[in-house]
Amino acid sequence: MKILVVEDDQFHARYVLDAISEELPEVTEIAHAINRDEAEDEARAGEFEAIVMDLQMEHGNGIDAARAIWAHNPQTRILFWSNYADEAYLRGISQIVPEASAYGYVLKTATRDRLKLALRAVLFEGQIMISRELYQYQRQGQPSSALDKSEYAVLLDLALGLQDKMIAERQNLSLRTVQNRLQSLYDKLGIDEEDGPALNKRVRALNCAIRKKALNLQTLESAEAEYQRWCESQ
Amino acid sequence: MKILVVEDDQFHARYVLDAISEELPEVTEIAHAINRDEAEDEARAGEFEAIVMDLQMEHGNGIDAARAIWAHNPQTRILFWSNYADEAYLRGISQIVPEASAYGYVLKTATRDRLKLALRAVLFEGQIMISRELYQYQRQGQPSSALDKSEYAVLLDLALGLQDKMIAERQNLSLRTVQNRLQSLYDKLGIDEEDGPALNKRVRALNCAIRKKALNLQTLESAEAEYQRWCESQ
DNA sequence: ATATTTTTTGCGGGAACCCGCAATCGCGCG
DNA sequence: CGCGCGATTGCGGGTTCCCGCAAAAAATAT
Repeated sequence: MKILVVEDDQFHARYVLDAISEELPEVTEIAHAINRDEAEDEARAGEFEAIVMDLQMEHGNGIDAARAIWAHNPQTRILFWSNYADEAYLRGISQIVPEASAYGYVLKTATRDRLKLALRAVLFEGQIMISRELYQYQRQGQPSSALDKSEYAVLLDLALGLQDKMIAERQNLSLRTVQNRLQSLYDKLGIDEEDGPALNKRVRALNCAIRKKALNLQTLESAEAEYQRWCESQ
Repeated sequence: MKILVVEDDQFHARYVLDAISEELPEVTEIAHAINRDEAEDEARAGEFEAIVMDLQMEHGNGIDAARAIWAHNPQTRILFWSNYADEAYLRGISQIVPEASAYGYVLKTATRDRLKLALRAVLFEGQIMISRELYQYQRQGQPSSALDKSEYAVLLDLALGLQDKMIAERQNLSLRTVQNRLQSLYDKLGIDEEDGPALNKRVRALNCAIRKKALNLQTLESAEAEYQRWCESQ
């Protein structure tokens, strides 16, 4: 079994590499990449079955790297390994994970045993495993306060700075429906129930989404890139 | 000499602690805190002359911790030690650093020698030392594309979601002047020169500021807290 | 002290935004 | 089939935002 570790922090890389060799004696080859480009090159060349991927890297983020790798080989199992329990990351990942694959999400603050467990469960056994801290975001059961897919799409467009008309075009909705979505976004982000004087709801929505970690820098960058592509295809 | 290390990542903490004991034999006592509250308690109790402070922590950010510590003892020398070269951090720090103190900013990606150099220069010699990657933001020489103090203040208020009238009130400016500031913000963030259709400038400004790292999550949180305080004092 | 440039401020209008109201559409259920 | 409930859409109006224009004020140069 061949494993690729993508991690730009030398200490964290060493830690994972050690954990792998302790927990997975089945592994015959371990490679190590320290940014997105290296990761994609390695993955293309090496045909790894399993990858441990850091989400925050100096150059390029882990989600884009994963998308590229999965596009090339959808069966690759990827364990994401991150400092932060941001809803934004989980949403980003769920959007790109292919049917054929297994993945997992572990926090860097997890114990060594939990990391090892995730390594075995995801990379070796091909299970799905998501840290409890994040799993709450995934449950679409309760409608209240959890953004559904279409609301999240509108949130992304709002965050880019698109105006209503253009969001409508991109999402194939009428203008008024977009405004309804915005309305429910404002509700779910809790924008009107704040004391103090009235605020600019659009900006406030972005602010709240970021503070609640429904969006983060990587999300914005990815959405921006996707939007640029969409623009050119128009 | 007594040093306090504030760092919630065990590997990074160990790395700094080692570097300190290698480079600064003058140190007689090293303490270690892993979040903002611990840091403030330690600092209050221990009267440290020098601190190494991580900026990204799970609980509470380093800038707020530094503000509290400096409020209690303005001569404390603080070396900030961070993963990211965000303008937002540097601006946040410059706003709170007292006259009497020395501080520094080193990236975690710096070499061990550079870290040691910074440790000695800032903590022992009391110099100011700022990583080159950030220093560009500090030069107020060229007006173009660098936000001046008053523009930055307006940017913060915009980011909170305040509307023009309220920004005017908070900054003691006329409504129209606020709009002028916004105008120059839009220019400097490069908002109109983008291709594609028109955007919502307010939201776009926040988006760009974040992507350019003029603002980040910690900035927004701090600004929010400050705004809440301001509201209550009104 | 005077002239020139820059900044601030007011006014006004067009566009975008927010949202209440009501008609319409879609869809499951008795 | 007919009914009911929620989501979608159009319309209208009040508000905020963006910005050009020009006068007043302040800063700077001559």
